[in-house]
Amino acid sequence: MRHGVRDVVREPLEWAMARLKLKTGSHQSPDRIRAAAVILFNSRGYHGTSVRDLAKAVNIEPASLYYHYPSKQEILVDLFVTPMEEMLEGIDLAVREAATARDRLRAAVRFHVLFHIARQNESSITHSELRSLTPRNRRMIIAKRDQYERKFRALLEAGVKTGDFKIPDVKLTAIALLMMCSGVSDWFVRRGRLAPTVVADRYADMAMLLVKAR
Amino acid sequence: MRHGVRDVVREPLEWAMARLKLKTGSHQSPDRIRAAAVILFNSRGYHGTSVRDLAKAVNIEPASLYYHYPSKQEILVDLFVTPMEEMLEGIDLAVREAATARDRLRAAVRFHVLFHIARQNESSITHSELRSLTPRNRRMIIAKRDQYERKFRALLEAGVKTGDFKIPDVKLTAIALLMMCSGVSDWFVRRGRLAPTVVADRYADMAMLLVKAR
DNA sequence: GTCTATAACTAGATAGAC
DNA sequence: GTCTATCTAGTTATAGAC
Repeated sequence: MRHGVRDVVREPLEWAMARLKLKTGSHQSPDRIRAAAVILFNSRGYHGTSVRDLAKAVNIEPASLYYHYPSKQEILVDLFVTPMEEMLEGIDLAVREAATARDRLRAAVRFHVLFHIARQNESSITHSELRSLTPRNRRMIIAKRDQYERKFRALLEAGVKTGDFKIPDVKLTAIALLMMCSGVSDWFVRRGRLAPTVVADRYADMAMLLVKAR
Repeated sequence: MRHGVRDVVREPLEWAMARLKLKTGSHQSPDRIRAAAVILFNSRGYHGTSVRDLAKAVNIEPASLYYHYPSKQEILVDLFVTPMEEMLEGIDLAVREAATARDRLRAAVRFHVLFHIARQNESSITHSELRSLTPRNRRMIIAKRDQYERKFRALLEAGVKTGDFKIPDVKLTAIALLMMCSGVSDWFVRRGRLAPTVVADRYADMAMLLVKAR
């Protein structure tokens, strides 16, 4: 029943809508808590959201939350782990359908942007609430994030090696590119001027410019 | 005595160091409170930092803070207002020394990057703690941020008009460019591999690629 | 300008009934 | 699986002495 990253690669719009339906349609308590946490942590922050706020949003008493989660921190960790693993899985899936360095980078950028639109709130939390994780949890998540960054950097290096890209400093270009793309979760507005796929394509174009793709 | 934005444009390294000296050298309570707030709000967040934490960092009792600020919120607002106005003033200063559309954009990007390095902690807060401002304060800050974005967009539009740049969607490229550049406050590490001026120059190069400068 | 003392309230979390 | 009731500690902020 649960939609995976596979669908982000193929049909992001349908997938996003299906997910929205899934979200509102789900009546399982853990899912409802998670959905409320995504919204509340994103708009008020982790420390700005009380367990009472969270419980109210799910229409249960605060004590009932502790049947599903041992602590508030574990809810936050949950919000980090799932998206991070979906991204790690998703970028590989997105890339392996493409043959050339150019097409592989385009696919990776498209995936990254579409993911940050489809999981907009989760992505924002991933950026702003790293500091609210306990040191142990933070290390675990940062390790996954670094792993993802290395995958991106490898795509750039491959293109440089084949002569497809001209990049003076791969590490710097990689981080600049990722920051540029991740930014969509900050500014993108649904039902705004641009559809998700259009944004993704334009970002892929901009990525090609950044790496001086021939 | 207080260093202004004028210096960011010219000698960012010297300026940043002078500012650091100024910071640690200042014994005025409001300045020390502000300096502590910048560090604490940045590492734990606004809601994650208590007035007690803040007082402890300044070595005074919590009650003494309220002699200098009427509330915790006013400390946060203070941290937003000064950098925002320095940026608005700074980008104009940076740009007006340059003649061509290319050079003007290069100067703007250089300034933006150097500012986000020199005022790294303040910049991070500006990005992550907008939601912790009261609605009224948030509107005020967002208005300034939009004003800054329009200045950047105008630089791109000017270049398109003169034929210096080729940009399919100025609004999108502007936001992508700003997100890319603002990201430095997230990842930049002092005494790391790259000096601030080197990073600024490379980002200016990347900006030139993004706008397809001829 | 900083202190002690404290008011008024909210935080995360638990015990145990149903 | 959700409830009521509650514990302990922490929160922002104020009053008034020095």
